[in-house]
Amino acid sequence: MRTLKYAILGLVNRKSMTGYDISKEFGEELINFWSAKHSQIYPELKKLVDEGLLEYKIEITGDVLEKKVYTVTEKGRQDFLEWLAKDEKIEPTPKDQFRLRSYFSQALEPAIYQKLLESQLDQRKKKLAKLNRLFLQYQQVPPFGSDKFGDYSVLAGARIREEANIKWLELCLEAVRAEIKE
Amino acid sequence: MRTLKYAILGLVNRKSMTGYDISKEFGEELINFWSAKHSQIYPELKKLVDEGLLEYKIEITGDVLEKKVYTVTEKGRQDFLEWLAKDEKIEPTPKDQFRLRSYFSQALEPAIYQKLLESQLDQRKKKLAKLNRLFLQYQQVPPFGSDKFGDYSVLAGARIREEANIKWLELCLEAVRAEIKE
DNA sequence: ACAAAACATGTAATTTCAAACATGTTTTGT
DNA sequence: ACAAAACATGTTTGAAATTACATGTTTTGT
Repeated sequence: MRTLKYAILGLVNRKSMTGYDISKEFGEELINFWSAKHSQIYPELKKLVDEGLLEYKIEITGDVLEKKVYTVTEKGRQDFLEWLAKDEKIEPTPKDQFRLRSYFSQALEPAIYQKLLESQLDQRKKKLAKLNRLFLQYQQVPPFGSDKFGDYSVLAGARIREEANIKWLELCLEAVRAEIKE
Repeated sequence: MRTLKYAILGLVNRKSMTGYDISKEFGEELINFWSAKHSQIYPELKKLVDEGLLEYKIEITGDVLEKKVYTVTEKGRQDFLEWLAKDEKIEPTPKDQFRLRSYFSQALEPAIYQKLLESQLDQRKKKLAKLNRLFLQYQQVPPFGSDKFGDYSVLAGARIREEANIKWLELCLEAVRAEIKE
């Protein structure tokens, strides 16, 4: 489906950027729903240029360091917009290694499974706290159409998702603790 | 990390099965947190036999149809149990194509984005209804240690996750509807 | 008797992705 | 003056995963 293609096109459509910039973006808000290493990004950029969806011009930083600053072509913008408006079927449930462990947990000592759950819960709570800190910057919902709406929306989604993870872990913990007490 | 290896080992540890059976399992409860196509399963089974973690005996169905019924070896069981008890870091957030679209949604007509959201919401609600129907069979939480606890736990988790997806979509919809009304 | 669905097992080609390899420049802090 | 961190761009290797290719048997429903 070449989703990375559209992620890149979407980013460059908002603002001209280098491969390095794109790589950094994948480490920030985008981490909540997409990511790619630079070893995947650079070849994809080359491909997009070959396909006429992106162009670049070289800028010099300092004395000699070359930066390739990418811009979308009209063709690229059209391709992106077409993808963006597509009404797709919901994706299959994402894989989750800890849930796989949970599925097999009856093969484990309850006390061990409890430890695993507590460790997960601790990490999830820290992650949620981080998301909550980021969320503070929004006093209210930014209007749709402002460049902040997307950021807000996916951040709100990440919080809700993390809250659900925590809710589930707490439900499991309760069941295991009830078992141990008996 | 070879998670498929442990998914297969875990399944076969519970009960001897064929590659075809494993394939079917990935289409049922397991779909909520893991899956694999038969083209990935058969080579993995071969590898696990080579590594001495699984054994099989051939059974004949009808006149000539050969079935390979797999069983875990003691070594395989140990390997699985070791993996199962491992306390791991939470995984990076799963990729989500619709959230990527949402992130770029300001490039879209509000009415179009609204349609996309409504479509997602509709599909998510249907999925939740299905999970709820499955959930009915549990009058109460099965005791940990019973073979039903794992099933219950991941099903409960899938419901909670789906509820969160819906909550997020409704939040987005509300914001977009507010925009359109103005 | 026949067809369709389900059972059953594999391989080949391609895509996606992460980790490691590879090389250098520029800025910032001390 | 020096070192570390950040900037900047690539390639190579291999694992994980999907799609398509490939072939056949058995059961079920009509």
